[in-house]
Amino acid sequence: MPEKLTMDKLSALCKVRGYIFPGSEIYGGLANTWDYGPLGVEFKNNIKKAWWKKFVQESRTNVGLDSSILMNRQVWVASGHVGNFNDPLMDCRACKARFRADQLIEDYAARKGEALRADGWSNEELESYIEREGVPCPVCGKHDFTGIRKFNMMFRTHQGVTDDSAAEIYLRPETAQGIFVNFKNIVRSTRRKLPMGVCQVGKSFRNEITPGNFIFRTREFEQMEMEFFCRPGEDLEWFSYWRGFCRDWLLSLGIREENLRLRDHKPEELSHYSKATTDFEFLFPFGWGELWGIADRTDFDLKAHEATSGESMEYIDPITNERFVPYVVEPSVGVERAALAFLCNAYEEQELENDSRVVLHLHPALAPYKAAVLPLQKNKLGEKAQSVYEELSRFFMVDYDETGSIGKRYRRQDEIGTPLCITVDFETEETGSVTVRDRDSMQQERVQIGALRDYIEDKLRF
RNA sequence: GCGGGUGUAGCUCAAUGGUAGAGCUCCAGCUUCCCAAGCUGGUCACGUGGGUUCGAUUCCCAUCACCCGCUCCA
Repeated sequence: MPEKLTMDKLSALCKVRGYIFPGSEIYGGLANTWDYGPLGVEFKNNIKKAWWKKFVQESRTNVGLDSSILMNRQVWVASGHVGNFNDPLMDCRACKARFRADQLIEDYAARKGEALRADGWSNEELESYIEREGVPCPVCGKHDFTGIRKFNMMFRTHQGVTDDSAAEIYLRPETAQGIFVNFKNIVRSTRRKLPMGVCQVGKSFRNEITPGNFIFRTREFEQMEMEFFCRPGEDLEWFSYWRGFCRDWLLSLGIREENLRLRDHKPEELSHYSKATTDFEFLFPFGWGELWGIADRTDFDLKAHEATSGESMEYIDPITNERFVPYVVEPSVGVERAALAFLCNAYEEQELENDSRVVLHLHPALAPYKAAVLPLQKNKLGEKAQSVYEELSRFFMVDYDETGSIGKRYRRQDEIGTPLCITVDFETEETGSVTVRDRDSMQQERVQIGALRDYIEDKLRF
């Protein structure tokens, strides 16, 4: 029986093979930072490429963007992140449990049979309510809370060399706002009509209170986001279209259906900008976790920027001359989370007679190396094998390995997810063909060297 | 941030108040060649910083990191 995958095993494999290293390791590390090694960077790039291919390259409606991480402070005032993207936390001194003050109040009120919304309250309002009502700790029942401490999740830094607070700016907590503030530029420069999607891949930063689970939640992460602009009233239709599109993308790259589920947010879960949200959840070794969030952001963001900046965000339909602020559907997925999901999904531990081996069944489009070139015998076949390697490396990431037995080299490649092993053997000189061994089927077939490029290319389709 | 646990080669584990061994991995040579062969040799570690001590990897303190529980939502 194959043993169950744990995060420990996965992070160990990732470290040993050069997928993912703990950050700043020689200085004792830095919490929850991870560095992508020689294989990891290929893998991650392949995920981004695969996303870009479906969402931009093959799309008639969508275009790309790469906006700046540093943005004018007002962007985050408009988006609501300065006001809303923080949690009023308080601790129970007696039992050390931590709560969100607004939730504490709402739960307390609910138990008394009152429906109370406290999420817009100021700290003073929250604290005085808790004092006045003597709200007890839900865990231990005592009433002994610390004051509220606000944790704004945005990273702050200073622009310019002086530390004065006028120059304080934020690292973006999401890439989406870069798209919204460029909306008019993009419409004008591309002459696009709605509906139109703008896609972006880039880093975001959030000071999470509790990061963890390997690369699942980190403070620095990379997002692949699309903002899809459409007519008001057509948003729900597009919402369900993109939900299906995202699902197909995952399945086409090998995510197994039993590892995926879609969950619609209940009204009270919705974030401040959203009218409807569906989470794609993946069954990670630690349980179901959110992978992809698709939100109907309505015209919240464009309207907010209109109000804060004073610039009109209206779209003018060139045919009907209608003017309106578009609605927006946003599928947003974390690159690292996608990477983790693909790794977990691909991981297989095979029990053999006396030992076990690990095979990563990554889709060839995502695998760091598309093929490994292996001379069956180093001294006599090495030169020929190297020429095969050099030719293929003009088109693909390929590995070359001549150390150890051929079986051992197959296993190494299986463990890092290389889909094809190309063995240069004693027939190669005479027939011009090589043995190609498939990682998943373990089948071997002979392929002419000249046909290898097409052969590999064919495997990369998704 | 709070409570509990952990910290010796890349991995799994030893030993020791007098600066550390093994197995696997890795590298080199010989040999073999289509699914982890063999032989020989080799590289690599006491998380970090203090303190106690003639001397600390070992004892003490701090710090950092990791794992498990309270929060988040890509």
